[in-house]
Amino acid sequence: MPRRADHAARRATIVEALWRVLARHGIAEVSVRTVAAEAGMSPTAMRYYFPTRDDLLATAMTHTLERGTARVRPLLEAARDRAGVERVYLEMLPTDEAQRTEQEVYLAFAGLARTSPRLQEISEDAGVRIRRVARVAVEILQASGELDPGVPPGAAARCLDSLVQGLTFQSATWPAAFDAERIRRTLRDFLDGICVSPPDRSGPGRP
Amino acid sequence: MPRRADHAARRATIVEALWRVLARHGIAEVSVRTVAAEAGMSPTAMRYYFPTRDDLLATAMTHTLERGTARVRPLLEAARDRAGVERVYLEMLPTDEAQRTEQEVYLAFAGLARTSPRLQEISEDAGVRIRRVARVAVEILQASGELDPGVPPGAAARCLDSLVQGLTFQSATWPAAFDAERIRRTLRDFLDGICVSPPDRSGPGRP
DNA sequence: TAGTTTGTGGTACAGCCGTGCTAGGACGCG
DNA sequence: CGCGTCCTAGCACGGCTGTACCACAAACTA
Repeated sequence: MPRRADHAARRATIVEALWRVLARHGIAEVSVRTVAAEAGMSPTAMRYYFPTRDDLLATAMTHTLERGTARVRPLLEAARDRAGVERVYLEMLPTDEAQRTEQEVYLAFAGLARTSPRLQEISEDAGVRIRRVARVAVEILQASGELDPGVPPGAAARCLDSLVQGLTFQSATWPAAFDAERIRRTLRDFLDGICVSPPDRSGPGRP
Repeated sequence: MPRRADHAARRATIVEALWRVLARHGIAEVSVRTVAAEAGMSPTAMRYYFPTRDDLLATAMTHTLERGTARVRPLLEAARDRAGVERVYLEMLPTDEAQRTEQEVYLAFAGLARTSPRLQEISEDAGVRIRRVARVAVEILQASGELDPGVPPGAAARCLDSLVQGLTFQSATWPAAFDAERIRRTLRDFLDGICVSPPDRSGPGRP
């Protein structure tokens, strides 16, 4: 064993092991021992990097949040129109297997948040960030002129936000009914409802 | 102790004790012993009515679902217009303390469902019922002529359903940000978006 | 080479978990 | 009265939990 281990790397592998256990067996199976076994080390070795279980969970939750932010932020900054907004939310919603896992982890943490003040705080932060995405998305639609002028922007942002959270929850709870196709469709349904019809791509628009 | 206890009543008090523990301390604190203590009896006495923990959870989940159905069904059958639909969903959403508790219980069960096949089955059933409510609600809006003709009914139902689930989840996760007022407002926002403007109650409508 | 730091494994402890077992009290029926 | 059924309480068991403690190997420092 080398004298100096790469702490960041070790912590990352442990967090990833926790993700795997969480996604596979649910939060109830996440214990110091199961995660350590998944990471291929002894519980004591793990405790060297995460002294308590709370540390482990808080760090894992923070990592999850930051990973999501890192993936979504560039898409959000690049978005200029409805298509860009759709790309943002397709990245946040469980539309492929990796996303599904990540959203399940997210929901498990959300459910766990009421347990510990630290997790509560992180969850609070996540909520603020997610709501901000919806507001910015609607601003983008406004700037591109695609938002229906009859729709109040605040209302659109609130609805979009709740709709997306609902889809995430439903996909985790009833995966058979809420597959990727249905998620994409529902998102499009909603955007259709708040956007004006596109400026005539092919063929005649409506009179 | 009387020779014959009222089984139904005993089971009901136990289920209610479980609800209280669940709402107060979260699912992690729900054990045979804590629920028995909350119900004021010994764990063994409780085990007479619910042989295993799984029985207890499955029964509690079924009771929760049926209680909700019993409360919502008459409202749904009585609903004839948008106001009626709003009443239905205000009864389903956590707009008062009792509803909040019930929705927290519901979410905890949803998260727990992946644990046991029985709970999975009950959750599946709940999902079907909830989706049915959204479909019927949109049919009512259609029948009353309030649904905007430009909005596809299927899309409206899907969005309404996901929106409501999202509000429920958000209210449980971020209670400070999603209070009853915000829930009512968001529901109204969405219905405004899919309904035609009402036939001029007071003052001039839009030109 | 000697010593200190850094990382790791094994073991142990108290506490909670679900559940099985056993004994006995309270009542209805004969 | 006495028997049998219904209900309740206590206890014990194996297993899992988080965490503390201790011994030890590897590598850098002097």
